[in-house]
Amino acid sequence: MEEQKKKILLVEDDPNFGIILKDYLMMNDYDVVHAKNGMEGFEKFKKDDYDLCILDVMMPYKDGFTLAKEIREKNTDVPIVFLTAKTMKEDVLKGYKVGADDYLNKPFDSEVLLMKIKAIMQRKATETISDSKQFEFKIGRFDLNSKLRFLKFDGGDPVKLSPKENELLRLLALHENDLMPRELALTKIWRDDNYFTSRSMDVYIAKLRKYLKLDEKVEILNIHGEGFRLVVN
Amino acid sequence: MEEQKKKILLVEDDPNFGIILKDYLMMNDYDVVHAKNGMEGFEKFKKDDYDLCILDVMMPYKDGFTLAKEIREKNTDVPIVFLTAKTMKEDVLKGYKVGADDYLNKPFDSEVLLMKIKAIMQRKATETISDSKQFEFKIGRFDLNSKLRFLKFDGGDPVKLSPKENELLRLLALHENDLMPRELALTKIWRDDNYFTSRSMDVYIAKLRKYLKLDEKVEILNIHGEGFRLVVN
DNA sequence: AAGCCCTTTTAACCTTACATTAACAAAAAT
DNA sequence: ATTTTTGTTAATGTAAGGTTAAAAGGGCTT
Repeated sequence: MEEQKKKILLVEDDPNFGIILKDYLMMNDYDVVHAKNGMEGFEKFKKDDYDLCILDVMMPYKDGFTLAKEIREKNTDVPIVFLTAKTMKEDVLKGYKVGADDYLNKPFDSEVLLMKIKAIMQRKATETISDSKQFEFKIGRFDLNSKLRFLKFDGGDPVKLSPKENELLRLLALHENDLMPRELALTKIWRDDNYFTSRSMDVYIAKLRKYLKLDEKVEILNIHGEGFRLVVN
Repeated sequence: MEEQKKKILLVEDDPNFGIILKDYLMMNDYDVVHAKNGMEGFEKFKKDDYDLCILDVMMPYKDGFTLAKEIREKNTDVPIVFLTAKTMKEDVLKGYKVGADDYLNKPFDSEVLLMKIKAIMQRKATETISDSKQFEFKIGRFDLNSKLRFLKFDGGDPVKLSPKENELLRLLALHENDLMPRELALTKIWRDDNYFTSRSMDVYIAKLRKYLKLDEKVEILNIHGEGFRLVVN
């Protein structure tokens, strides 16, 4: 069994601090890629798979939140930790809204950071036992590739899916023939559960149904008040 | 619609602060049980299932860490958040070691706490893909799936059941051939026992009888003044 | 900055699903 | 006999979901 080092994307514009942090993490057995601003961070993120992203909030060109949002569009699961300059409540709240897993106030203690990282990785480890490579699905005569965000019918031309369409169909596929609770999709994809996000989700269900009706054996059923069910007859 | 509130165990020895925090959380739609020390906290924990534990670190009799360890022995999954008096690095590290999900330094901002709770619950949401076997019943020639809320006759087309129909039939099935007391259904399903809910229940019994008459071996009998009995001959 | 494309949200309107209540009939208990 | 409980059907009001279209937002190009 080959032990794979965990890969961390560190986006931090202060060069001194960035290097120090990077070295410290590498000394502790992480594989660290350091980007010096939001732009570069996103480029690097697209090129590889990371187990964790550590983002500075204050950065030129593209701040940490904007970057986080972009990262979230491509990947709803990767843990994100923010580094905020001080205890700025605004920042913290904003961070959680874009789906942060945690945040740290600068200056912070490096051991604390390490523990946080460990805790987060551990959390992921328990979750990610089964769904590690769950990006490709066969749904009746369709093939869904949720990494590349397309849907093919009978091996024909792929139709591109928007991020939300993709995530929603992926969640449904993960629960094929079973209940996919409304609340699950709303918390996982929309990160909020209110009247409007709920209506938004219904709109997406309608869109997916449109795509899926090419195969009349495939349908999305509603379970009133509970959620939806993707069935393949 | 019947909404299931998330249940929080709050263990905090400062009575004023505890009450205030409890009220604040309840205002935000959580179901909160407040324990005043570690001992009491553990007692309450054993008696019920919680979605989250919020533990003060400094407490008489039994501190938060000891309590957390005990809780972890019984339940490896429930998220734990610590409240630490100040930025005590020792505490934070120790907290993560016993498997905390997060910590908050007192005094903390209540909105921040709320966001943390939300984030933690979101994380949990994915894991909770519960197993189905306890939701399936065989009733004569019928199959009841009370998770997906349908009833099949001889493996034919499933008939959809409404939430109340479903819950009622499930309760009857749990007591198959035995008395299912009126009061039980009223308190469990209707959460209230009065003339009108009682009449409402009778209406649902009539609906269920209609579904079930496809199999003349299955019937719902009334036990006057007591309740109903689902019998399979 | 203006315009365009893509995605997402919001709004509107309509349909379906559900639970409750009323009304009256039938059984059972007193 | 009459009061209470149960059986059943139908009517009503409300909430949830289906669908389409318009508005809003963001990035990118010119």
